Amino acid sequence: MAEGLRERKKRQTRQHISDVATRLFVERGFVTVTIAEVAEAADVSVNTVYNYFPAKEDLFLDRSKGVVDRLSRWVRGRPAGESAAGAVLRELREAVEGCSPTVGLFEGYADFMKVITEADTLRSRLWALQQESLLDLVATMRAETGAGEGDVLPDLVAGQLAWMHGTVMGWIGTEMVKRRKPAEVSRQALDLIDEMEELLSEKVLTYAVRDA
Amino acid sequence: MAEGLRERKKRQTRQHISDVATRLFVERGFVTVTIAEVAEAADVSVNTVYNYFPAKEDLFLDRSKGVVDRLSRWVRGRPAGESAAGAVLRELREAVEGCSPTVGLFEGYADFMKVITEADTLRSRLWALQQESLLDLVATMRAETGAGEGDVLPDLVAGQLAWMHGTVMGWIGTEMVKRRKPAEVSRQALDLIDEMEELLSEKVLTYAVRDA
DNA sequence: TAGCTTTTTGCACCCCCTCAAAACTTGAGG
DNA sequence: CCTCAAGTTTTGAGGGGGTGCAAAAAGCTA
Repeated sequence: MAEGLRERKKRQTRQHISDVATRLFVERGFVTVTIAEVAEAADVSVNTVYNYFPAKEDLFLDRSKGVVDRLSRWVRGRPAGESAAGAVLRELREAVEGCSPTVGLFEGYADFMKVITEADTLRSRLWALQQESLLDLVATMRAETGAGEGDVLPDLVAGQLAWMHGTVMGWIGTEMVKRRKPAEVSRQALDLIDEMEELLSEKVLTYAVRDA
Repeated sequence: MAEGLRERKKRQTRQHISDVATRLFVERGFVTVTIAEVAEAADVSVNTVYNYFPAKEDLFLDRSKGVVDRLSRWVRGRPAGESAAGAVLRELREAVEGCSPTVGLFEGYADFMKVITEADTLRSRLWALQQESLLDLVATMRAETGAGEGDVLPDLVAGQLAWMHGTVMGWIGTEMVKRRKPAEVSRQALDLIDEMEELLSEKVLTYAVRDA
C-alpha cells in the first residue's frame, strides 16, 4: 500500500505552492501579490493553484489550521481535576514561558500576524475558522458536563475562553510586530494572563472540572 | 444657508441607491445580487454606485453605523454611580424589554442578520467597524479612570463588554432568524443576560464607576 | 504498448473595483 | 438670457479574483 508517485507529487506540488505563496506574502504583502505571480513563481498554471486552494486566502491560512483548534485541543487534553478555563490558562502560560523567538508559539508569529493584520479577508476567514472550532469546544463541554439542550452556559463559557485566548494571542501578535524583545513580550504576556485570570469569575474558573 | 438643489439630489440618490440595494439583498441575498443589478434597479450607472459606496459591503453596512458604536454610546452616556459593565447590562435589558417585533432592537433585525450571516465579507466589515469602535471605548474608559499607559485593564474590560454585547446580539439574531416568537426571544434573552452577568467577575462589574 | 484515470493546462466568461476622460447638471455673475 | 466654473454622472478601458469546460499531459494498469 505504498504511496504512489501520483499522490506524492500531489502533496509536493501543494506544499510547494503554499510555500512559495507564503514567502511572497511575507515579502510583499497579501494584497500586492497576485495569484498569477504565485503561479509563475511556483512554475505552475494559475488553474492548478485554484485546483488546490479554492480561494486566495487559503494559500496562507492552510498552515494555520493547528492554531485555530488549539482551544478545543487544550480543553479536550486537560488532566483530571482541571477545569476548562484552568486548562487554557495553564496552556497559555506554558506556551509563553517555553518559547524562544524561533520555536513554539513565537515561531514566525510576527510574520504571520503582519500578513494577517493587513488583509481584511484573511482576518475574516481566520475568525470564521475559530468560530467553527468554537462549536466543537461547546459540544465537548456539553457532553462532559451533561448540560441540557437549552442550557447556554457551555456557550457562554466557551465564548469567555475564546475571548481570553484571542486577546492574549492578539496582544502578543501586535507586540511581536512592534519588534520588541521576545523576553520582554513573554514577561508582559504572563502579567496579562494573570490579570485576565482575575477578570474571570469563579463560575468560569471552576466550570467543567474533569473528573478523575 | 438653505440646502442647495445639488446637495439635496446627492443625498436623495445616495439614499435611493442604498434603499434599492438593501431591498435586493434582503430579497435575494448579498452574494447573488450584483452591483450592475443594483445600478439598473436604481436607474443609475454602475460607477455612480461606486461613486457613493466604495465597496459592495458599504451598500448594506452604511445604515448600521448606529449599531456598531452602541457600546461606546452606552458607556459614555451612563448616569453617575454606574459602572461600565452595569451600563451595558442595563441598556441591553432595556433594549430587549421595550421592543416589539417592529420597533427598536428588533426592527428589521432578522432580515439584517440573515443577510449578514450568509456573507463572509459583510461579517468581516462589521467586525472591523466594531473593533474600531472598541478603541473609542478603551480611550473613554482610560480617560475616565485615569489609567496609565501600560495598564491593560481598560482593554481587558472593554473586550469583556464587547464579548457580552456581541454574544447577546448574536444570539438574538440567530433566534430571530429562526422565526421564533419575539416575546419568547425577549424572555430568553433576559435570562441569557442574567446568566452572563453572573459570569462577569466583581472586578469587571465594578470597573469604571462614574463619579457624581 | 494500449487504455484508463488523474492532473494539469488554456480558454472563455462573470464579477468587483479603479482610473481617466468625456458629457451633463448646477450655481453664480453679468 | 447667457456664460463660465464647479461639481456630478456617465462612459470606456483595464486589472485582478474566481468558475466551468474541454483538451492535453502525466501517472497507473494490464
